[in-house]
Amino acid sequence: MANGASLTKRAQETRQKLLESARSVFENEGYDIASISGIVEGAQVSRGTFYLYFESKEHVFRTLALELQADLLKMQELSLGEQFRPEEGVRRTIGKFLAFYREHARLMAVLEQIATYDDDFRKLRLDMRRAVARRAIRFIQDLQRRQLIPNTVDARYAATALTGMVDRFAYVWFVLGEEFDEDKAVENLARLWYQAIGGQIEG
Amino acid sequence: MANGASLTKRAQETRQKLLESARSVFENEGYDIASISGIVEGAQVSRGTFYLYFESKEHVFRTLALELQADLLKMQELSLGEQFRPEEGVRRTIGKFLAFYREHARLMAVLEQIATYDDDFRKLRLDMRRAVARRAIRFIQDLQRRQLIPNTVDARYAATALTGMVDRFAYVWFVLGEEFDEDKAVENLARLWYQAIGGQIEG
Amino acid sequence: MANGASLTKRAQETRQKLLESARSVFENEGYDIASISGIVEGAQVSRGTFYLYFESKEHVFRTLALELQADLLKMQELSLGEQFRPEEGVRRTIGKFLAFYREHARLMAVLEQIATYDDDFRKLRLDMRRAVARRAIRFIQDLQRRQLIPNTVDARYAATALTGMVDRFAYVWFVLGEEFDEDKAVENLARLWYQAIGGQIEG
Amino acid sequence: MANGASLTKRAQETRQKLLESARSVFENEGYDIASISGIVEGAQVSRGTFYLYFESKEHVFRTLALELQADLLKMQELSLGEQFRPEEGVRRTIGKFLAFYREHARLMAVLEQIATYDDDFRKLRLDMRRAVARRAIRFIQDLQRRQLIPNTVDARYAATALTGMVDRFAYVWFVLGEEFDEDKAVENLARLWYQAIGGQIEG
DNA sequence: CATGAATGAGGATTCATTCAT
DNA sequence: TATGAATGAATCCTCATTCAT
Repeated sequence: MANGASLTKRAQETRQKLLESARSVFENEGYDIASISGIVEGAQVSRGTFYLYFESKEHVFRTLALELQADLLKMQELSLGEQFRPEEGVRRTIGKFLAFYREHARLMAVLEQIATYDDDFRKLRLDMRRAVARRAIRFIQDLQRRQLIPNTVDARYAATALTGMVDRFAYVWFVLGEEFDEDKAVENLARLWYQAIGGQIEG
Repeated sequence: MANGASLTKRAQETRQKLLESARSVFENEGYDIASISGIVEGAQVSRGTFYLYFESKEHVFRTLALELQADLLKMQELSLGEQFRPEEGVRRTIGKFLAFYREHARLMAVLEQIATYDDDFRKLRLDMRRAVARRAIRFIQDLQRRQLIPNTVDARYAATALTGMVDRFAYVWFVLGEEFDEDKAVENLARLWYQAIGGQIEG
Repeated sequence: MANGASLTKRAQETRQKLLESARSVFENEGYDIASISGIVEGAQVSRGTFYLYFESKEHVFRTLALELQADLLKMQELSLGEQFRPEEGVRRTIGKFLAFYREHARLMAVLEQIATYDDDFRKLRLDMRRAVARRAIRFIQDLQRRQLIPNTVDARYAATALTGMVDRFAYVWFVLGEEFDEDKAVENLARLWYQAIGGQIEG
Repeated sequence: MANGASLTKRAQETRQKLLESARSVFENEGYDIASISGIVEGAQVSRGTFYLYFESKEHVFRTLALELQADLLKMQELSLGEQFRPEEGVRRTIGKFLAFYREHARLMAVLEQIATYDDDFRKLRLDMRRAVARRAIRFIQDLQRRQLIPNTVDARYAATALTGMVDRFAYVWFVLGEEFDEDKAVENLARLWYQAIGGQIEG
């Protein structure tokens, strides 16, 4: 049940093939319907090999979910220390999020599905949500402190609502399949976001 | 496989018990894990009785989902013809939605889960989303036409984003279990909603 | 569980409808696949009514099988006492048998099917076969005694083989669906039958 | 769902055990009553193992039926090219058929049973019947052409009737359980067969 | 490292039969 | 005399997991 490190190169490759196949299977079939059969078929290895690297279906999914979480956090780090006008900061952040969601929306949907009845995954999902919300809360509080926006909205409620707005939009777009234009989406979401908390945008 | 009508009273009651039990099971376990066993246990009837009323797990879920859709549409009708200041209209609509979601959020989550891989249910989910979005689009366009708000946001994008904002908030609240205060939630969401599209609220 | 007699007229009719429906269902689906559902549907009565007249699926089939046996015996009686040249007697008997089989071949096939694993029905089937064979045996022995044919074949073996020949031909014709001409069939079977036991037919 | 080839030796053995058990179960219980449970019990393997080799009860039966057909055809080949007096040829062929039927009569009966309501198997049964009949037709036509027998019977009718006579005799003997002596059976059937089509046998 | 045969628990579904009305 | 709701045993089938090679 070796994790990423301490494996020969060949083993690493097999593990990787399994992860990729698993991801594709989970994304297309959902967690419960996904079968080990489908995963090993996609990876072109035998049933037994799967259990050499992962102890169960849950384990392989957890691995993917933790990678996802790590990616999300890494993505958030990237904007650290950059200085823009607030509305520009919102725009850039939303652009980054949409890019992230475009790639990961289906897997997030699967995570959500499991979070419905599995407490461990519900906690993981909440952690991810909070990591995103925390930043938004700080951002809003900062603007309010600097009086760039009035403090008529509660930062926590607003952050929850507005980060939700973006990830919901991404879901409708990337998973449910409604069609939207990329630039227009960023433009509109950024304006909505910033105006919602009381920010003024000329034009 | 009798539907609602043309059943004796006793049969009606049994069917109802099954529907209620099914709903509770789906909400707690999700669609795939839910079993007929669990449903009939909850309804205190025998395995075979289930098949007297529903031909499969999918069928009983579809019945619930269609009821849900009907409820949603009925709820939307209720506000017809009432006249308020726009921000008051937004507040009331959001209040109604949160009430609806409080009751139905878990079942909606299950529907979402199935919509991931089942096309029929994906269409149903999209239909419901569009019914809600359509109203929001008309509302926004109306305000823009009356110049109560600038027309700086695209009505369709804004409607998708903002209805998503509300249902996502409800999801985080009622399904993931974050804690919020009812009045504050309505107040904040309404303000965010209306300000987002460029509306002005004093105070 | 009333049998034919001692029933009111209405009850008689219901019983008859059930028997006819049962026969049709058994003939089309075979014994094991046939369901009480199918039978009561065909008879346009409720499930419960079936058990008013028959105690089980086996019972209703046994009723049909006994009717069949009675018909067979009755049919055999008909030729009693008539006097023909032997080859003419064979021809007439075969004609009668084919007529009988045309009507009953499918039900006989079902009986055969059950006879494979149910001892009671195997005995019934054997009884019917023997009733037919017994007559053939006597017929052959009589011809041999009267020296109209040589006694080079064993009457019991020949009777078994030749009655089997006719009922098999009927099966291939009426159940498997091979096409044959009625007159030609009687003509050929009669000639084969009579020549097989050593009889001479001019022409 | 591997077929015969491309399996390890162990797998081959398991598959064989399953086929043998299936055959025994089908012969004793008939197709519809036979259960996968019974088959795996007989083969001493677990339920799941069955589905490693066959996808359903129908599939395993079809496999047996096709083997049966192959055996029948192979058996027919064997007499190719041998030269006997016609009545001797008939005797030998009947001997071979009875040997074949002795081994396979019960399975043929099961096939017949399914052929009643399943079209695929009806076709298979017809194919087998025709393969046998075709040979008999050619045999009879050949004798008629060579004027060893008169052409007073139609070859197709006679072939159908006489091959049916033999397989029906075998059925009564081996399945219904009437008792006959082997030599006497061959002797009588051969004589009946040959005399039926107008052949002369001295003695 | 990798294989794939074997397992068996668990779930869906059918259907003959009972029984209260 | 007829109904049809309810039952539950029996069956098929799937699939995560184990283990000998």
